[in-house]
Amino acid sequence: MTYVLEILGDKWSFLVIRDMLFRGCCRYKQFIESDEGVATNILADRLKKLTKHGLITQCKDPENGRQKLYHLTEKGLDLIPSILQLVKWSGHYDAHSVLSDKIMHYLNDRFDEAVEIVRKDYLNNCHAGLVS
Amino acid sequence: MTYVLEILGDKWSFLVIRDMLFRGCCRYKQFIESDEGVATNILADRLKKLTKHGLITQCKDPENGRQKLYHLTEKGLDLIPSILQLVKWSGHYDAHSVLSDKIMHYLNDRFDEAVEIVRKDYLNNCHAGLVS
DNA sequence: TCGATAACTTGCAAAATGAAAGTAGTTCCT
DNA sequence: AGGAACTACTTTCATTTTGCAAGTTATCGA
Repeated sequence: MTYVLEILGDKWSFLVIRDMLFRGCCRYKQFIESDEGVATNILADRLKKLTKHGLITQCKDPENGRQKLYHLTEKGLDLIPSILQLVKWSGHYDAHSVLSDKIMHYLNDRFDEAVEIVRKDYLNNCHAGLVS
Repeated sequence: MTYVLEILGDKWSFLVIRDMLFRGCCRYKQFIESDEGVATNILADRLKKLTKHGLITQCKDPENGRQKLYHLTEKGLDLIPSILQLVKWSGHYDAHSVLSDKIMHYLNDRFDEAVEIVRKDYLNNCHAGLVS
């Protein structure tokens, strides 16, 4: 457990992964525009750190050379169960949760299925494929 | 998810919960003596924060008035699945993991059972009972 | 070629952290 | 009953991290 906390031990790293999984973020600008408002230097630092630890990869956008694309690796995708459990807990205890009953139902009764859905959804939308 | 990160968005909060669940810590001194070495002021701050958010409770040790006892609430115990997923991920990807094959097998193949075991184990050993 | 865009980097003030020392309420010992 | 020891903090202060704003570099589109 110490290992995962070394990598994800601060909220910004978590939020980067969440944005990739649930909001389809794969560009620097998209992360910056995300609700929580990361500072640009912090984002750069976390992207570097996540890359160093092999949770994400960076590559040039083949269609637009001034953009970079960030994608989750297998190692990063394997965090889906952890993230979904945290989402589930939040949905249950946060008075201001915005999760629908349908989603909460899925998380409560068909967790493994939910994990598969999120994973496939991500892979479909980020057709760039996985490296490593 | 923002909600849980507000509360557990730093590693020390996570480690306090882990120490309670897996190492039976329920006294200030025990947390301090734990491997990672929290500073006393940070620990005090996190215990306060976790109490404020209702994940743990504090009470005087009835057998020793100069000690306090910290216990997980139902809300705190409900983090077990999240924590176990993180433990599982760490066990899988950390080259220096110390988790036995038996435990990894449990986490992989009988996750819900593992959650129940950790929960009951905690409740048995912290016979103080749950408040709220 | 020039302005716009994307992904950073740098500089700096403010906040958080960590180590060490200090304090307050209990209990143990004699 | 009185002093030492214990436990759970609090305080102080130097160091690190954060967050905001502004600057830099490379690329693209007209």
